[in-house]
Amino acid sequence: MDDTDRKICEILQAQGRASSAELAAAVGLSVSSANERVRRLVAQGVISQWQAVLDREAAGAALCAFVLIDMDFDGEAEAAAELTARPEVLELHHISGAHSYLMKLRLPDTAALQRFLQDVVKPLRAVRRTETMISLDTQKETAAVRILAPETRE
Amino acid sequence: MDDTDRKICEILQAQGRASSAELAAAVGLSVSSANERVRRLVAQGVISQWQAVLDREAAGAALCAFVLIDMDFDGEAEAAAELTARPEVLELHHISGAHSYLMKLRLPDTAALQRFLQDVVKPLRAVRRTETMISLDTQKETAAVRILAPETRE
DNA sequence: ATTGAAAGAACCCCGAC
DNA sequence: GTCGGGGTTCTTTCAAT
Repeated sequence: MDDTDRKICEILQAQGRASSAELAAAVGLSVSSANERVRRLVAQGVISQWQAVLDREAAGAALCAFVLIDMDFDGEAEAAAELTARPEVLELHHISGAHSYLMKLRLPDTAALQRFLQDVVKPLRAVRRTETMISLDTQKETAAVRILAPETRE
Repeated sequence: MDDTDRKICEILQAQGRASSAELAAAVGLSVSSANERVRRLVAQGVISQWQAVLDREAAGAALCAFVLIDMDFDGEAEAAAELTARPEVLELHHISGAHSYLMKLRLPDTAALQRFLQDVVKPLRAVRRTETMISLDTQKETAAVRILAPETRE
């Protein structure tokens, strides 16, 4: 995992369909080498997945909401499993602080959100209380992380 | 945007490098047709991006944190712009409720988090107060949304 | 829109450095 | 690790339906 690998990762985060020829040109290697780098990054698990990112509106998931959930220990695992299985749940984090979980949702609209909370979340035995925050404006939403060289991680 | 398109989108969300031949086999069309469908989905903006998803550990962004931010109106736009420009900030949402913004961060460790809050967030004029929630365990984290047919969106 | 076929581009295996 | 060549696979174009 050197600078060349990091550059390749950066490009592929932004342009997942960049060809080996494009990568090769960007990092100053031959097509074969660039190809080999990508193959290795995938094999090592550095690149864990390839995906198409959909437009939220077009997909019918225009509404983004975050829900803080307070849970009892009793039934917590089942509740978490139930939630992660749901396609509306994009993220579920066990968090530090006053609440147990933070859940990110994508739904068509507020009506669907209301139904989801009522029909899916509230019936879970462990769930004590929820606090919902609706995203009024998503100013940034990316999965691209900066890749740090190990030595620069103080 | 029919059922075939939706199925293609679903596959491409999970396997962004699926070939036209694979898609064709999955939806029961010819290679050319599958290819044409994908081309149209991209042209229409339904597929907004292709990307490689990196392993967080390998990228040196093992720590995930969410920060609730209270802001004054004065200087809010500048603060938001400053934050979205940062690579550590994966998401920034203007939210309803008691707080102004919810920010998702990915950083190497808690030391980096402390530094980011101290050096980047606190100095912003509009920022009044922050409340940080650290993800102890990310149980689910995906960008894949379910694609709903317009008629099923009640 | 969908198709098959042909042309073009990309990927991948391999032997050499 | 890197490279170039050659076979294979994939994408893209096109005329026809």
